[in-house]
Formats: sequence, structure tokens, C-alpha cells
Amino acid sequence: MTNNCLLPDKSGYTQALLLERESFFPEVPKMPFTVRCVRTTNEFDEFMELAWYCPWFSFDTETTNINPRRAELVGMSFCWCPEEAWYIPVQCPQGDSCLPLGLVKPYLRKIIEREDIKKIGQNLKYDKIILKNYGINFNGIAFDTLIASYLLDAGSRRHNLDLLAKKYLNYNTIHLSELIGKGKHQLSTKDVPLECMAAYAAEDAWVVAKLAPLLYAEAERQGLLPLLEHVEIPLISVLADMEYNGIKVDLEKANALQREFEHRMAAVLDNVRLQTNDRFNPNSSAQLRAELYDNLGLPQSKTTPRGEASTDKSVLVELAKQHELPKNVAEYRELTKLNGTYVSSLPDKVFFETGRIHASFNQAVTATGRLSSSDPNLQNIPARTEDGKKIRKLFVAEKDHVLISADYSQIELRILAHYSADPRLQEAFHSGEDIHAAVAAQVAGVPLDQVTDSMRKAAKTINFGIIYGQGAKKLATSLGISKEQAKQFISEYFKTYPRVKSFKQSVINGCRRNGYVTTILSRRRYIPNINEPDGPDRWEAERISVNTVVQGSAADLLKLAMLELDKLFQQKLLTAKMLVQVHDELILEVPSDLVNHVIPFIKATMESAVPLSVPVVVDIEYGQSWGDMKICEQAANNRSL
DNA sequence: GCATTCTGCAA
DNA sequence: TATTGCAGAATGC
Repeated sequence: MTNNCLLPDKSGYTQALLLERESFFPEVPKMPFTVRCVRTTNEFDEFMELAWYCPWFSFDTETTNINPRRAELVGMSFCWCPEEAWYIPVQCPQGDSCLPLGLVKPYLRKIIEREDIKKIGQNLKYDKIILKNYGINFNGIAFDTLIASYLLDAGSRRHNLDLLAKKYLNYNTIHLSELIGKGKHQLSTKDVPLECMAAYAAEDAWVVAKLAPLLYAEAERQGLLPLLEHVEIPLISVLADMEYNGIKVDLEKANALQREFEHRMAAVLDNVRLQTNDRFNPNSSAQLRAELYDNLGLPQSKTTPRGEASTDKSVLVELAKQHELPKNVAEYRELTKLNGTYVSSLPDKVFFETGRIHASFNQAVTATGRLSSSDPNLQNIPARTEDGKKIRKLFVAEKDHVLISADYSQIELRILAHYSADPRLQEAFHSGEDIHAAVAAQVAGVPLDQVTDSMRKAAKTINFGIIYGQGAKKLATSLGISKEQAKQFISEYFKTYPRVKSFKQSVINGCRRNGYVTTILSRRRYIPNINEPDGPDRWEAERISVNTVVQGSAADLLKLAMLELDKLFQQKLLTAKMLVQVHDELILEVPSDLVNHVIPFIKATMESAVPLSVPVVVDIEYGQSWGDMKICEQAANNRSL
């Protein structure tokens, strides 16, 4: 048996670590099941014989790195009965031996790729990406404890296997770092003794196998099975593909833009320091506070949550009327923000192997059912300002490809119209006119052609405000009108759309009865404060309940659309790739010569994913980069396929 | 180093 | 009585 473990030459550090490990390392922990560690071909034969006839198993990979695109496979664990769990190492510490990956891979591939052997696990999106790196298609994903736990309690931010084991099984998992007496950060899986790794890895598979029936039953009790089985579980594979695909970044353009921003930052900073002192840091709110309010004596308006005088952008914009410093500081801050967060950090995020950014799309984070994005967050790339658009232009299509942006038009307002069944709001959507202008006309009781820009702007603000539960005060500040005017406007709005008001009330009433609200696909969110006595906590709970129905239903709709698109691409054998999801928008990449062919399909598929009682409209654009896209007229003329 | 606060970007 | 996120910089422990 060959040793497949490729430890680098031992540095003094590694040597010390290994010595320390030997003295610290206690016995392999006693597990409540048999750990079967596969180290010989005979053992592997036995494993394969059992696995081949299994209707299902729980599965977990052990890897060297937390980032799935850069991780190396260390081993895999399997469990299909409560009495034993298997670990198949493919890398192990020096001095030990295990079967080489090349030997076991062809056999494991057969069971992992078989659709009819169902797999369960914790965060299988991760395992799917790892396996894809090794050329293995992970098929037959049937259940995921991370996703199930999230559906049961979307309000909880953490769904660790350790926590789930404690919560549902009252079982304390072992921790590798404790076992070998090392901190998490010094831990390298290559230094973990094989017996220990086997116990740890097998335990994860075993815990998942124990947890799954409990979580499944609870999901069933709460009516979450259709959402789980038909939406969230299939979505795992779609998200894994998106992360695997990544999006290309033009690094030369990124460097040029970074130089431009840094040049402008330096100029503005010089200017600011002439007005203050040569060590002044405009990004320090404490320093800026002292300068603006103590030295210059400018008037304080807003405060931070802790009662300090605020120095945020809205304050600076206001003070800019009186003094030049706040204007320059605001400009400096904007530039450092854009450069630091979105430009100078981009090259670090690009994988040299692919030239692309492979961000994570997390399925178990938000309270409403939306996805979230991280490492980096591709859902908050600037869009509004000119400088922001320059940043979007850094995200480009592969050679001979184009990026397509497919954007749901006003999806949350359409869902509001659908749920409330308000006749005039629905009519506004059926008319196909610009919705903000249509609302402005209806609320003011004037024909559409008499709607002014400021009327439309007010309608737009209130349209969004309704979804968030905005009050007169906020509306007044965001529109720059008096509180009385704002109050009047809100009252006119609800007079025009009375069913919107009753919809909000019925959501709140239902939430008070049940303790939770549900979305269009029966997703739940528990809202603990909804039955508090009248006060700020209760009001917040009421806003959250209404917002969750609208935002969460839009999220459901997007998820279904992504699944339908994925199905479409597979069935029609279209070489289109989904790259990014931004809540109501999808970015896709297709070969240039396919664009005109696929766009009508994409549009039709997305618009019919979840039929509402108002039209659902998807706007399609395409171009060489995310920031430089043209509206697709052909799609606009080809609405019904 | 880690956690908190403030700030600001998106839908 | 404005929702949902992620992340960088500054700051304090």
C-alpha cells in the first residue's frame, strides 16, 4: 500500500507540531458507533459491496481548505445505518498509509453519480463543488440538514452540525482541534492522525444520518416538504454550478480603475488636509466629529445609535451647503469606499486557475428566504453612480460570449398587487405603463400625461415605503416635504388602494394568531414580538411580518425561476450558464452566437415561473460587461413565445 | 487577534 | 414606526 500523503519537507515548525501532537494526543475517542476506516483493498471491496445496494447514504468530504474551489480532498465519509459509519481516506499523515485516490475514484464515482442512490448531508453544495473539481458529478441529492434546519427556523443565523446535534439529538460532537490540542488556526488536516480523522469524519456522516429523519418529520409537520423537496434541495445543485462557474473579471481594467481612484483620492485628501491638519483621516468618524462640530462649530443634526453626533453622508451633504470641508470629506469617503471594497480588492478574489471570481451564494442565511452572497458579495456591486458603473464594467464575458442580465420588473410591487388584489393597483400593472407614473396619476386623480417628475418621484418613494412599512416622518425626509404633507400623501395612497391597507392588516392578524407568516411557497418566518404590547418592538414586528411576505415571496419566485432556467438549459441542451443572482436579477453567460436564440426562452421561462394575478415582466439586456448592456428589443417584441 | 461601531453598497 | 444582506476601516479590549 502506498502512502498517498504528500507532506512538504518538514520545517522546524512542522517538526515541532508533530512532536507536540504526539505528546498531546489522547486516545481516539470512543464513538457510539463503529468507525470503519478503509485502508486496504479488501476493506474497500467490503465497503463497495454494501454501498452499491444502499438506497441512500449520508455523505461528507474532508478537505484541506475551507474554500471549495481551492480545497484538496482528504477523505470521504459515509453512513447508512446507526451502527457504523465509514471513512475512506485519500490523504493521510506521513508515516501512515491509505488507498490512493486514483484507485478508489472510479468506484466511488459510480455510486456518487448514480441518481437513484439518494444522498443526504450537511451543506452538500460544498461537497458538490469539491467533487466537481475532481471531475465527479454529485447526483441524487435528496436531503440537506443545513437547508432543513434553515427552513424550520430562518431567523437563526447558525445551523452548524454541532448545534443541530446538540439541539435535536442532545449529542456533543468531537472537535478536531481539541483532540490534537491545537487551536483552530494552526490546524492542518494533514497533521491529524488517521484514526482521529476517521472518527471525526465518520461522526459527521453518522450525525447527519441520525438528524435527517427528525428534521424531515418536523418539516413535514410544518408543511415545508414541497418547498424543501421541489425548491430548496434542487437549488443546491444550481447554486453549486453557479459558484463553480464564477464570473470573469478584466484585471487590466481593474488595475487602471484602481490607479484612477487612487489618484483622485490623493488629490482630495491633500485638499482636506489643507483645511484641517496633515494627519487628518476623513474615514475616522471620531476625528471628523471633532473637526466639524468642535473646531468649526457646524450644527449637529443626526445622532448615531449611541448618541454621538453622526458624520454620515446625509449629514455631510447637508453641511456641504455651509462649508467646503464636508463636501470634500464626502467625496473622499465615496472614493475610498468604492476603491477599497470593490476595486483594489478584486484581484485578490480572482482565481488564477480560472481568471474568474467564485463567490458564495448562501442558501441558509436570510430571514426572508433570499439568497445572500459573500467572498465577495456580488449582490452589492455599485450600480447608481458613474463611478459605480465603471466598477460593473470590470465584470466581463468570456471570449466569444456575452453576459445577459434578466431583471424582474417591480417584482415586489407586483406581488403586493397580487396578494392585496387591489383592483386599481392591479389595473396599473395590467395597463403596462410605468408603474410609478401610473400610481402617481391614480393617487392624484389626474391623467397619466399630467404626471410631473416630482409626482412620479413621490409615488416611487411611497411604493417602496409601503413594502418596508415606512411612516410619514421617513417619507417626509426622503422626499424633502413636511410631515403633514407626507401624512396627507400616505392617506391619499391608502384611499386609492384600500385593499393594500387591508392586506397589511390581514398579514398582521394572521401573524398574531400563528406567531409566523408564510410566503407564496409556504416558507415560514416566526416573528416573536408580534404579540408584544403596543410599542416599538411590536411595530417593528408588524413591519417585518408584512415585508417578509412580500420580500420572501419574491425570493421564492426567483428560486423557482432559477430551477426552471436550469431545467430549460439542460433539456434544450443550451450552453447557457447562470453566474450571479441579485435578488430580482440574474446574470447569465452565453456564447455570442446563441444570444438571439436563448433570450426569448429565458424571458418566457422566468415570466411564467410563478403565475400571479398581474403580469410578470422580465427585462432582458445583454452586452460585453455587466456595466455596459443594451436592452434587447427582440425580446421586448417577443413576449409570448 | 477579536469584537463592536459606524459607515455605505445592493435589492 | 424603513426591510434584507455583506464588508471595510477605525477603535478598543
